[in-house]
Amino acid sequence: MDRFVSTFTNKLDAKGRVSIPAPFREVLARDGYSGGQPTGPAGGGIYCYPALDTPALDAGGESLASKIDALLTGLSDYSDERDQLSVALYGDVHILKIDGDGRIVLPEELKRHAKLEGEVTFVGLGQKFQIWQPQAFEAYRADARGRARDHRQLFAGRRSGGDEPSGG
Amino acid sequence: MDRFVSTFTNKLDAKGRVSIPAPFREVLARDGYSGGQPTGPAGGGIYCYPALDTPALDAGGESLASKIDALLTGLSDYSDERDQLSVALYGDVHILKIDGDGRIVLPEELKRHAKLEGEVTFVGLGQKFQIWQPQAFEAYRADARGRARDHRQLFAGRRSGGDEPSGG
DNA sequence: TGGGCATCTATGGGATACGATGGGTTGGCA
DNA sequence: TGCCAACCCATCGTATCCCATAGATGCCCA
Repeated sequence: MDRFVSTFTNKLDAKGRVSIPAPFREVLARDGYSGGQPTGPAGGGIYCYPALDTPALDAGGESLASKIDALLTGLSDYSDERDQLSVALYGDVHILKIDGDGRIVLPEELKRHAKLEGEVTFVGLGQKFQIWQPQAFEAYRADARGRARDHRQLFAGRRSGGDEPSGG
Repeated sequence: MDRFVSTFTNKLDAKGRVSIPAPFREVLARDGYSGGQPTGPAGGGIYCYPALDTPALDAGGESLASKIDALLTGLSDYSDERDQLSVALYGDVHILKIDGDGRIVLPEELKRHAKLEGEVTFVGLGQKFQIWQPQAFEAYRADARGRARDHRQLFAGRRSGGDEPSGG
């Protein structure tokens, strides 16, 4: 299974376009973002929506959409809870088409949520990726590293041995 | 199972390239770093990221990637906690492609973290290996030896006797 | 048992394809 | 008819690939 990994910072041009990092495009292609052809539900394009907890955008291909579906099917039909969640999860989703040069255009609403302008940072999270305003991302990342350290300690405590991935 | 062992010091050339020690390449090949073919998640290449606690880089093949996945499984999808950990674990990872001559190019971000320039030292750690600035590694090694000695004393206390593996 | 040869690894450099960017142009829709 | 989105090009810096060299190692044969 392919994963989105690494971080890349690209420029947002005057038209609001930004290149998706080539490695991410590669993963999307395999995942079936259906780049152009109406292969998947999206009919071509990537799924992108404001992250619920952070000033960032979540994005991914078909598998991301499937995950959202799976999350909803876990809830009973006709429940108000489900409807609310559906609105929250689907209501803000934008399907961004990838042009011939591997770029997308970020809608005003999405740019506003993440306060994007000038440059944007793409960060891989494995199954999906996020889009951040560079400085905001640095702060978030610093915090995330700290938590990862704590998390690792926890694991170290209940593992037999061996070295941890992020160990040092 | 193959392991990364020994230390090697190679030169970083003007283009930022450095040869991976042949023995390590051998281990990576068996581990399935998928050198070139889009066989694994990496689509070819090794996983490399800044060590959290030391000025060094951790690197390895597919098995290292699996370990990262293992850390994330168990966390519910779409939780902010998972996203944060993903950023720390995947966001810092770089997939370094091994060229036809067995070399990799170290990105600026990674070189900065480990203060690499001129020469770099590869250290085998069993399932993964690290990349250090030579002097920094010497200092670290000296310290590690001291600790190993202490550790050995502990072991000696509860062993029948005999000679210790790491003597010297 | 010593010399010579075939390999392999580590490096340096040149040539090239690809990714990221900036702009112009066309077609559609309001 | 004015604005925006999709498309097409051209440019440029850099990552990749290929080739050549040098030193070290191990092997074969005289």
